[in-house]
Amino acid sequence: MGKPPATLGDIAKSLGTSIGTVHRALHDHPGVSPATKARVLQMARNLGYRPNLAARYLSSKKTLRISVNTLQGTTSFWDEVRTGIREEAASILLENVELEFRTCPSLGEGEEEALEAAIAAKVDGIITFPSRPETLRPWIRRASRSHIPVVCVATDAPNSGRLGIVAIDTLASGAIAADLMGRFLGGRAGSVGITVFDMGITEHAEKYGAFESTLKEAYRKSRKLFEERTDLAGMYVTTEASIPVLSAACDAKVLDRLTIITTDLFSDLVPYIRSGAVAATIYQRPRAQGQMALRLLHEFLSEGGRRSNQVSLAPHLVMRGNLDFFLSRQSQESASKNGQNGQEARRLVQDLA
Amino acid sequence: MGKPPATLGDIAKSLGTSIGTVHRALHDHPGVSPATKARVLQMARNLGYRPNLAARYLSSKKTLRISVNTLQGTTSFWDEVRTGIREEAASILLENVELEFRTCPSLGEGEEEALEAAIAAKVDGIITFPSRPETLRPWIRRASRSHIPVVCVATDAPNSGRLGIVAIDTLASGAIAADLMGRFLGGRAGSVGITVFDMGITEHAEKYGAFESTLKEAYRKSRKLFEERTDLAGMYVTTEASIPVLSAACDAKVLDRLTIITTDLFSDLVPYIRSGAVAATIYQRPRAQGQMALRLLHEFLSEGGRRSNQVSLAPHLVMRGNLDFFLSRQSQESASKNGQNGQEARRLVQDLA
DNA sequence: TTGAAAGCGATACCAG
DNA sequence: CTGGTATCGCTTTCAA
Repeated sequence: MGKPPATLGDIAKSLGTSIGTVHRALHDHPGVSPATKARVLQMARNLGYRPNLAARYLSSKKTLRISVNTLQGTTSFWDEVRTGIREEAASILLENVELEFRTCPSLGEGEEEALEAAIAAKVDGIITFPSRPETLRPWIRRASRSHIPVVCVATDAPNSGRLGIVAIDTLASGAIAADLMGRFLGGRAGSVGITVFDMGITEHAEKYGAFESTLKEAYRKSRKLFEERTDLAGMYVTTEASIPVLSAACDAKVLDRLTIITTDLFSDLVPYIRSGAVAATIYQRPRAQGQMALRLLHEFLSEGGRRSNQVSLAPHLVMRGNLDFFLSRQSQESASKNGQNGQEARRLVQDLA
Repeated sequence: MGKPPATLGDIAKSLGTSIGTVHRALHDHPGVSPATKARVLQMARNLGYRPNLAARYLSSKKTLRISVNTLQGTTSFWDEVRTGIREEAASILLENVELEFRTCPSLGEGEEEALEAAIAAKVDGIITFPSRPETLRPWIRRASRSHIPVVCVATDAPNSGRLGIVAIDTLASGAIAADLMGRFLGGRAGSVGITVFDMGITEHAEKYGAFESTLKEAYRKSRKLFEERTDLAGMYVTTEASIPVLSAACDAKVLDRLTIITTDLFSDLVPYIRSGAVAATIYQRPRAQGQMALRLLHEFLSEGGRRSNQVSLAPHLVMRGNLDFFLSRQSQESASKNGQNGQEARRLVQDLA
């Protein structure tokens, strides 16, 4: 049944060599002849050697330094992601994780510099939001080449050599919105369609520079839509920018005619949900995303790495009835958040800005 | 900033005593004078001593034995709970958790005996489904008195002295069902009400003995309902027993007239969801429940215990569009499940039956 | 290029 | 009752 797992000593003994040599061989340390190194590796495999993490951490109390490169953000989304990461780091028994937050003030401001800084600081791993995958791809490659694994959150950076990706499943997300919209509108005669409003936040923000103008643009576009398409019955806002859309609907006096589904959950949205103007919002579970990202990275760095590198989470559906449930969870977490790391984050933001 | 955490040695030195004494004092081991014990405890508090778990595990490779007392079940629900527990146990870096499954063939069969057996086996902790809280309460008390922490899954056992409870938030669950039902039926004239069908699974099963008769009863009751209340527009089935209700609706020829929301996700339900007969099902996330339960217990047993003892999870909403997403997750996990522990579980079932 | 040995922090046992 | 010490598996440094 459970024979005791092989140790470095076991490998050394059965090879007639010393523990030190075995150790060096397994870790690609200099000063081992290729021949012995091969023998060690082979024997390790034979014996099914797996390092004892407790012993490892005990002897060399190296801590894993992990850089968290995310956005300051206008909603609470990224705050919650960071909270999830912090929670998960704290719940690791071997208290060997150290977080470094490199938070960019807004989309596209200093993201490359932040990644570069993380690499230069020789962190052990990086969690990042690749808001502009194309721009960031070379930096992620560079990190990988320096043996620094990178995990993406919320958005993928394909072909970048990233270790893993944690995100809400976009297909499931869209599908549930579509299903709901269909059912919500089901009975009504003459109802036409679902308008997916996606302003391509990445490119757009880049073009317009500041986030504020992005919001204005969202208002303008949707206002126009509402006035032109009088047959519109439903609206699904897939970005964080639901507020301007809601304002536009209100100003165009179509708010009570429309069935609206939004994305994410933040304080400005609350009254709309409570009043029923927003039928439902699809919550992207930022905290869970943060937790999973850290887990993924930490397991990899600890040679635990059995988990799949692509974590797809199911979104949550928030409506009037369960709104308070979700709000209370958010406030629970924000209690601890502001104390320790709020300052640190702010400092880093300044450094980067 | 980060001063090195205090060790047993630090306490011993600053007290002019030995490491062994400090250790005994902190662990309530016999053979320490009340005086020194008090001094040690005080000093430990002063220095903010926290045990180094890596060192602890390394020196005494005691493993935490955890008994998982759940049901065999007719749907996959409990299989998934157990899978979640297993996954979580495997992902613990200090590989110090050993699971013992005590699985009862069905509701009420041998549950007390299973708990008794776990206590007798002197396990370090218990995860259990208290299907009949009143009956199990004294046993949970007994466990607590033997210093065996008990975590309940899916259902609470109030006033039992249990360490914690992991479950889907029932309020949020019901609220979302109500909201959805309201929206789904919203446009239709003459739509009347939402029928919550709860057959009180616990008491019922007890009364009727076998699960099969429970299902028959569910069919009979709902069939009657459908034939009497011709104004019925919606139906929310809060138990696992949705299949007989659906059959009844079909036989009564009201299936396409009704908007049906069910609970949980299992293979027999799939065709109904796919065809749209079931508008949505509220998924209780058994895997997540299992994971959280094990986490809670393990953190407690490792003195990590910072987490709240009451974990309320948000349910997932499954509709036609995201059905495949959830199905693929289920099959992912069942791959590993059947290999190692299926046999073990079955064996234990026989022992208990 | 390799071997030997000193820790890391807690546990457990044996002597006093 | 208390002090001392070997031990766990690994990392790291110092010799050879």
